[in-house]
Amino acid sequence: MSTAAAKRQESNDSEPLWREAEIGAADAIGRLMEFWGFRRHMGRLWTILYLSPEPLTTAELSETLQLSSSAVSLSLGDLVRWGAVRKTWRPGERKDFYAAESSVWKLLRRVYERRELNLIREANDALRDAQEALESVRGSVGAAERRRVDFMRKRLSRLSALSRAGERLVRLIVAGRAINPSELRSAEEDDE
Amino acid sequence: MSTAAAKRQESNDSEPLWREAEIGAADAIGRLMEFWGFRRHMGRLWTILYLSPEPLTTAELSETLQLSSSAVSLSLGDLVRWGAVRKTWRPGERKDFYAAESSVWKLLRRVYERRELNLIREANDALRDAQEALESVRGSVGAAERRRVDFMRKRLSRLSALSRAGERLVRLIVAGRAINPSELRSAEEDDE
DNA sequence: ACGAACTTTCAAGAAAATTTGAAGGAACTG
DNA sequence: CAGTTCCTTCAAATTTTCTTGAAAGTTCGT
Repeated sequence: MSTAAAKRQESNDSEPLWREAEIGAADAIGRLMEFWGFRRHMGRLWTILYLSPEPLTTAELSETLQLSSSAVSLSLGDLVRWGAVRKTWRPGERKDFYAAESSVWKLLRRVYERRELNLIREANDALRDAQEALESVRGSVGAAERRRVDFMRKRLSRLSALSRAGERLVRLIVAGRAINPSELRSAEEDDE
Repeated sequence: MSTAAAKRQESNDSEPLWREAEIGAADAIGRLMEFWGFRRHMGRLWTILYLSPEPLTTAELSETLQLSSSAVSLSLGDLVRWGAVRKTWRPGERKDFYAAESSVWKLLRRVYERRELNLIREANDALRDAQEALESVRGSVGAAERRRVDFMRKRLSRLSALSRAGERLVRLIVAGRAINPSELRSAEEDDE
């Protein structure tokens, strides 16, 4: 009977008792972030830092999560670029120390602003292009085809409306305002 | 008689003028869905169907998007499972026909309900486990370690509160109710 | 029940992403 | 300024995910 915990206990006395819980939490957040389109380790690293009262070094991080120092460096770099982690400095110390940005709300906002908003805008642009292409084609097809084109135009404009409504929603979220998803719903409640 | 290339070339003459616009839109939506964690082709297929006044066959789909029939079958299967596409049937025809679910709002709701909600619940559970593990460890460590453990407990409970607030938010979205993201913000505005 | 027309599944191959060790750089110390 | 220590970058290697063609499975008409 040697559970993972017991084994670790035996083989390494210096492992704190709470390490397992820490890793568990880090992994939960890591999975969330992975699902959200980030590298898995970003969430794990951030959580370790968030749960630590003191800033940590890359060595401590790679020790805790069993990662190579390059993996740590890479993901930490991303986290710093996203503003999720700050590089801090300690008098007398040579290494860099890292601390988690502890306002999750700020983080969420920043990501929505930089990433999701951009994504939606790109989709909006592509949809608009498609619509314009249809307009310019409309004149040069026969009557049968024109019916087809008009159907597409109607559907495309619904998609566009929806997508623009989505953009407004995200903007409101970023601004911290209350939002009403029924705006999305009503964006497509014209005809059928 | 015709290689794949030659066949494509040939049929290019009969390619409708609006095909390009259609593909462009399909790709835009495909990218959105890919980012949202689905297979890229699911979005593309759905869009082609959504833009078509008539249900289409797998053959037409694979022709339009230049996909193998197995790729089409696979992604269509997913779409049907998610309720984004319906298999329809036509008297006298042997093939299956597919039509897009045209209420995007319904689709969004279904996905949030089935997928996002589940994901958050899993994270919630993992966080709770970690908290409980900490509680049970708290008694068996020295005073110095206890300070450390208590810090982690505080932070973990903040994460938990946040995550539960997220769950409520998603529930409200699914229910089509207005939501206020400031609930998220306030979930972490206790101390620091 | 058999054969034709489609669809789905599966295993192998291709493509994409993550991970890592090693080399290069930067910053500090003696 | 030579030697350390630490951080970052990069290309090769590994793992994971996607794609495909072929085979198995369904359904329907005769």
